Amino acid sequence: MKISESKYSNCLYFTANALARKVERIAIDSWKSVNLSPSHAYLLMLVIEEPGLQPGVLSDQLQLKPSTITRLIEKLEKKKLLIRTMDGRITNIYPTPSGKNLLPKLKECLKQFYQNYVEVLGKEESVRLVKSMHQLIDKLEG
Amino acid sequence: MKISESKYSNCLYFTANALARKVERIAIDSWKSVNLSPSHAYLLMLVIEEPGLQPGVLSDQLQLKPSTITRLIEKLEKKKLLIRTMDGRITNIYPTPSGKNLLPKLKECLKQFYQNYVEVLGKEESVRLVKSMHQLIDKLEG
DNA sequence: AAATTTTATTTGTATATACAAATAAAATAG
DNA sequence: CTATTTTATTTGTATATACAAATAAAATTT
Repeated sequence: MKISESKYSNCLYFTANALARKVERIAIDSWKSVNLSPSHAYLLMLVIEEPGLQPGVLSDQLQLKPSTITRLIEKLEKKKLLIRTMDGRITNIYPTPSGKNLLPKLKECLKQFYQNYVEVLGKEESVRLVKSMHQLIDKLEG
Repeated sequence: MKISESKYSNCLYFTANALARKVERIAIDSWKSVNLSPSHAYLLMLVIEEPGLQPGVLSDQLQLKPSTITRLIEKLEKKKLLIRTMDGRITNIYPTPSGKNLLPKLKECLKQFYQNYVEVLGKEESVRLVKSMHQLIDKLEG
């Protein structure tokens, strides 16, 4: 069934969630080859590009709650892709060598993911849509 | 931090999820007065409006997996807002009287939720945005 | 009519996420 | 310099969702 045929399709809650789930499925596929969920992959990329990042910063960057960041880090630590150093109340996150080595593959996955939807939407339409979603987010911010 | 300042803000995965979470938070607030999560509320409204609906139809209507629908129904059954009758492999869902009685309140919550964002976006902009998200979903459908 | 396939639903398990409380360090106020 | 408040992070617990397997009924094939 097409989403537009469903009864509450005119509702933003409904539509935003349906879109997120659909995009998530595509993203999960795109990162399957490195055995990471999209959020884990994004977190790892951020840490590789800026080693030492603190959970609080990651929380801002990924727009996820601190507790969620902790959980993501725990998993990546178990996979030996990054390590935590704790000094006082500050935690710093660093990629391990094997984490760092993953970077090219991660970028490849990201590229693939982009292609997935840019192919269907066209580049300009994609950019436009993402931007108008940002505007919506920022407006709802209040 | 505004989403547009974050590093992967140009990414659809990231943006679609951030939007969904933000909208979800607003929706949760809107339905707090009836003590239901948004998905539970939508499911209940559908069943009140069309008593006897089957899980499979609900799954289509709400764009959620059958197993998720079962879980939502279980919870609403515990709250005595609906009941299941099972006949062969077919299950029918009916609202209980107290479920039915909730309808006006549910509609009030829905209205409140709409107002929340229509206020900020304007009516036309809201409709336009939801529509363009649909188009995106349908295009990604392939 | 028996065997097979398809369909509808549920169950067991796993995931990502968040909230609230706990911890502990740092900053500030008295 | 002690007491209080603020800040950064983690932990315990709860939620919504999905996947894969299980179940069982119905439909189809042979």
